[in-house]
Amino acid sequence: MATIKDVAKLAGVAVSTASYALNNNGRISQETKEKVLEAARVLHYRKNGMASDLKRTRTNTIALILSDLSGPFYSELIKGVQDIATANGFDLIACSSIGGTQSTAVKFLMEKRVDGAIILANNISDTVTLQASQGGLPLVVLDRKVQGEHVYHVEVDNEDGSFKAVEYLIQQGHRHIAFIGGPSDSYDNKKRLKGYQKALVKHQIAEQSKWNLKGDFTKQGGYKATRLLIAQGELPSAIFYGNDEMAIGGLQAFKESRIRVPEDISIIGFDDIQLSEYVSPTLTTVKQPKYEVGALAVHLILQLLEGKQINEQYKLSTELVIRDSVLARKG
Amino acid sequence: MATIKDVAKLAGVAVSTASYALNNNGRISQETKEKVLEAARVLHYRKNGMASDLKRTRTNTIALILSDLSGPFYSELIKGVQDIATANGFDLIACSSIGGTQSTAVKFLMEKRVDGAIILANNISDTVTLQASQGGLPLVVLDRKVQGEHVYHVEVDNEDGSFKAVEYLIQQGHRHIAFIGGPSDSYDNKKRLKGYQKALVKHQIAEQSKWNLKGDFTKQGGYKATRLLIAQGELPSAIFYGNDEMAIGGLQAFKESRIRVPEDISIIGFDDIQLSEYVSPTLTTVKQPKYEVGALAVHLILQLLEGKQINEQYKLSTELVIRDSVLARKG
DNA sequence: CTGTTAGCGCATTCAT
DNA sequence: ATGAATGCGCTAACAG
Repeated sequence: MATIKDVAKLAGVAVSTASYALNNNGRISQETKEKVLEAARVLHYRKNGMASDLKRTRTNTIALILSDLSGPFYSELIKGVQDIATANGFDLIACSSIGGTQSTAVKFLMEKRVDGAIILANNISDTVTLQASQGGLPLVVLDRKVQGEHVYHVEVDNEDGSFKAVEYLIQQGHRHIAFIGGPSDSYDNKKRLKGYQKALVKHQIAEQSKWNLKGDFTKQGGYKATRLLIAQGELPSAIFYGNDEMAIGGLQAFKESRIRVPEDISIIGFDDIQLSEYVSPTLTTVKQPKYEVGALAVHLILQLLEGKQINEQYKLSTELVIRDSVLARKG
Repeated sequence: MATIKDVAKLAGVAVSTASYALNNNGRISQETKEKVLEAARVLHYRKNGMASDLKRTRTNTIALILSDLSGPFYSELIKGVQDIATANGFDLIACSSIGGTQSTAVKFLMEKRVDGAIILANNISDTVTLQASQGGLPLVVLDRKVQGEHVYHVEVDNEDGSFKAVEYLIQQGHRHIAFIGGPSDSYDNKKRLKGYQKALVKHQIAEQSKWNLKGDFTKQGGYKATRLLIAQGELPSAIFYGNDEMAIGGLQAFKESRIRVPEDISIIGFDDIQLSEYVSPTLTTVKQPKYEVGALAVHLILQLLEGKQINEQYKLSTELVIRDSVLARKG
């Protein structure tokens, strides 16, 4: 492979001259520049990006770390990240964290291959996160709270969101409301559970443990938990699912058991993923400002890169999206 | 930021010794090794990945280039790519091609930042693709045919797939079949159109230009084209959409016009995206072996990296998935 | 305007 | 077992 040296040699100039010509920098005569460019063309010269990054000690790249590249991650969020990053002349790469310590994600977090990173991956341990940030990498975590200095967070007000959802159910006349949550160690899930409980307490409804089931934030998990609920015999009049995926799994379970939604039971989700307006009935849910979360996350990283001081935590609010899966309960 | 030099200094050894100790290489005494590791810990040392890549002239990373990171791209395909890449000790990063020549994608294609790349992005020009491959980068293109040496292709048998779809419609008694296609410069679209035409010819059905509309492979585009078709007054008895997204947009248009699918009109899509089994009615479509495409693409790159000779083109077959959006036409 | 030179951080060869 | 020296490919001061 041709290097800048080869180009310089063929053009009959010094390496630095070639570099200047190639980068449109410095005060290079039109003539020499063309000679260099021509030589580069002939040799199929391509610059080695890593060498130049190394020299400049800057990559101009931000990594978005996701638990699974192929997962149904929030496309709106990515859009937010991407828009702001490119608008500021930064590149964005996405990488996955599957594979634990061997994962691509860890490689990028630990080896100074990027100028900053946004983490939305529960399987990246707090330890790794902390180490990376101690290494001086500007870091914004989106899906939980990591204790430690120089770790920044953008989160959605999960507690308030689920509070609003459950209170809405109550206002529609529901008193028997189940909660099908995600993994109990999930930060988001804890907050959502708390909001659920708060709403019950406020309206003096006793929480019933038989109506507190656990899923894993997947369709499959929602399906299973819902089957379990049905098998228990006594159905609540409404269910608040920890996220939309699980609610959609639940929809499936009800369909199989010929229980009609929302006529027989009302359900509500969380997230407002794209699918929720396509399922039948369309899903009432709590919408997260995903684009804004992504946009803010990059913005913070850019601030950090400029050496500015920022808060350690930012919280964005949610919005109830009313569709067809909740029915007012008469009487 | 601490470099290996600092570590060596603190540990009181030479840089090379530190390097060996850190990489578990060479014959380093247990004692020195521990000294080095300890120093690294104290200094929060992180190796600079780019420097080491530069030295080794190898990145062990493959790029997956997508037209839009936030788009509803094929998660199965990514899974295939990811599985095979990680299984072979390669890292995978995804980057977007929006932004034309300034895009992150082009940066990765042109600057030797990765060992190989898989392109699934119509907005990466053939010129760029060719330049990159001339630069010596192993490249597999998935969504079209690029003329030139050393460019490899994995494609799905679009023509056969759409032929099967349309023939199925004909077997169900449909004679008036419209085609709502994608952008006319899309390679996939051309092939799908050809399959449609072949099926008509085989069954001696005349192609009607009024029933050949153009969308852009988006929901929006399918919606608009369908509205146009409806506005024309005379409906066909079935529609073959160039992809599922457009078919789903069409579903929306029919719903608004109170035209029932499949009672009044049958529709069929292409791709078998996740959404298609959730829309109502569920969508009959042509399934692409997406996982296999992704897996094969990486596999080819690995072969290339090992200096093996491979074919320039691979074609995988499709499968008709029958759901509820097509009704047999009586009489 | 152009050439010389000195690293960026690391892996590695060759001495010791 | 360890150290000194070299260079991966490039950029950027500095000199001319």
